[in-house]
Amino acid sequence: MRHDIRRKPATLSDVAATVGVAPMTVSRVISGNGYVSEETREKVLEAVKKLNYRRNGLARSLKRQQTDTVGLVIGDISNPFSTELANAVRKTLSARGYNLFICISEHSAKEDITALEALVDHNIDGIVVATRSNKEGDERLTEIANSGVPVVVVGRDFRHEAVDSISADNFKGGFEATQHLIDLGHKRIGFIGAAFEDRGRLKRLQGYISALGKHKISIDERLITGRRGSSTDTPGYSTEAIGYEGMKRLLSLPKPPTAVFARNDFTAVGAMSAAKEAGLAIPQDLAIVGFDDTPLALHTTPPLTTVRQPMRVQGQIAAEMLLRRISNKDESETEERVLDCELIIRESTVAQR
Amino acid sequence: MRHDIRRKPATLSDVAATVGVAPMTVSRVISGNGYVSEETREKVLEAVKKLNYRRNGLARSLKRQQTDTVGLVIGDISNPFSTELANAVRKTLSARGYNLFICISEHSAKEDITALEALVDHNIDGIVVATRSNKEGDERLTEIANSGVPVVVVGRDFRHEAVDSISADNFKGGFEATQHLIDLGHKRIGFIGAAFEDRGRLKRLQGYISALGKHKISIDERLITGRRGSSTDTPGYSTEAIGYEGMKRLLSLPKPPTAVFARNDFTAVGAMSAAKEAGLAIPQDLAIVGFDDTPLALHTTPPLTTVRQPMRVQGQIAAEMLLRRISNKDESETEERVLDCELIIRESTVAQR
DNA sequence: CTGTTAGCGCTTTCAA
DNA sequence: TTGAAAGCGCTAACAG
Repeated sequence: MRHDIRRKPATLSDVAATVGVAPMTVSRVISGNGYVSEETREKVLEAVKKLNYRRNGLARSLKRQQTDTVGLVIGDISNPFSTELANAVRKTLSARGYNLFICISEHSAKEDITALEALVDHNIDGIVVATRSNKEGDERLTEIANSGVPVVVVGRDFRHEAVDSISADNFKGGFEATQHLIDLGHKRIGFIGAAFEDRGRLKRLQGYISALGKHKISIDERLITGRRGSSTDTPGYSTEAIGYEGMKRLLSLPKPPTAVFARNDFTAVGAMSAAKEAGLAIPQDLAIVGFDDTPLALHTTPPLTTVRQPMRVQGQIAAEMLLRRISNKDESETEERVLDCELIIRESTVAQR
Repeated sequence: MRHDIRRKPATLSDVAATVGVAPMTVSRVISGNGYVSEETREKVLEAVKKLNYRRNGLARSLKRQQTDTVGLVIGDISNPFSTELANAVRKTLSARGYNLFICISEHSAKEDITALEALVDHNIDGIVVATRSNKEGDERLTEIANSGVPVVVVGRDFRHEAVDSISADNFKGGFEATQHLIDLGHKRIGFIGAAFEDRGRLKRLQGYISALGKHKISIDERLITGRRGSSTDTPGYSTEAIGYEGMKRLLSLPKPPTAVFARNDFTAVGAMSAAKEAGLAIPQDLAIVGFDDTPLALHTTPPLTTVRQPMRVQGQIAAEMLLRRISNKDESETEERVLDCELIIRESTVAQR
């Protein structure tokens, strides 16, 4: 088949010329719109096969002013949240005849913008944005939304009159995780995965702080610990390594915590590893709660108490919101949905001795 | 800015008309090709800003016959292999001015094909394919390669005279993992993550079988265990759940293994969990080796002995191969590269008692 | 049922 | 340094 290579692909007109009909007739056969006699249809299809014709999507999209394609911008695809989200978005879109192109923007505003531009340049019909907020990226996103491109954001702050949003109630999730530890009798509860300064943008941390406050437990900033140093070249979410180091730091305090709420399950795993290394038994000496309920959480030793967020549902809703915006661009009211999380109690937490 | 919404975007001609020059002049300013006097350039840029002009990438691509975009088709983005791969591919491409669109095809030939079609329809300049092989998908891929689209495959079998390939030496990796267990004195060594019938396509399993063979240890098919039932709706790679169930099955044998080689780290984690549940100590009662060296492997209890494959390097090489094909489409010889894996010995393996 | 016309928005090519 | 013409490959709209 090598002879196929490099020959310029056949066009609609080539097919039309071969059959002896107008390009429009071929177009009708290919796209299935409009009437064509069975006889010509067959001749056309024959020529299509013979010439190895494939319709040029670019030209088609240019003419139709739509691409039947949606873009998804995510931060770390290694984050299980992103994975499930992407799959759910894809499935929902696919059922409606849309394709999904995913762009990853690891952790910089610059990459966010590059991804958005790439998508817009390809005239995709809409964008789902699931990266973390950042000033420049959000500015560009605002421009894009202003220009009439349908946009939906997932799991992040962003306000725009034409942009819908869907997220899990991370605040409440964080609150309940902490509440659970308090209920078990813990008073010194650490938070691993972010610094106290991050409380402005990190709902899970806010929930933690709020729960402590409600029970009149004073906030000890030394108990809140996250990544050290620059964030360059590390994933945007909190990792095993961060959990490990954070736990070590907490254990070196004069009065270490008896329980820890980790920002996510990875971080929790790292924290467990550090605790065991220090000779602590989980949950007897140290209780740990994670967040996300990744598949892993069931198989840690001991199985991890964690907060499950409905990732699949978020993806599905995001896709549905976007499709709605795509079909009636003007009319819809801005919609903002927040889904409940669920505390999954396993064996990594137990009453304070 | 609401007034921006829905107004049809400005075109090159709109800008030209505003300034009072030819569209071509505006084009020159925008793309930076050709000479334009400083004076007109400024006037043009002013109008561009005023009209909020953005060049239409579709039209541009249609005319230029190139999109500066590459597609990546991967199976499960939750697989850490895919993640690192995608990031490496993206970085390498981005440095050369290319965008990356990722399509996921969870685990069916149909989705593979859909993804490939979507990419081809958008006239991307090349494709990196990292899904598992399957008959229909490969047929479509062959057609695509035949039609002159540059293609590179990663970590999978696929032969085509114009398609380069890059992968890790999974056979050797599997061999060395098993060899390591044999060296430690183990004779009954299980394999979790695939069935004996999969040996045709699964290099890691082949390595296992070959290592046993070399040491005259007979193959006991009951010691090789993988997913049960249909593969629908489960990830394409082997999971914690599969490891867990596989281990349980092995432990219920009349004569259970003293060591286990798991197809990947997730599977290993599940296996560890089942073993502990059965009251076995790792590594004293049961030695375990994983594969991939995910971040997790460092934080299991005990830390996991595993085989590291150079994921980042594979991505980088794949991108470079593709870029080369894109620039000199005809001339290049087919290239097939295989990279070595590295056995990382941690604490989940120890000499047979 | 089929064809013609007229672009989609841009850039290549040639001319001024 | 700028412009005019032509057309990338397709389809909406209308005509027959």
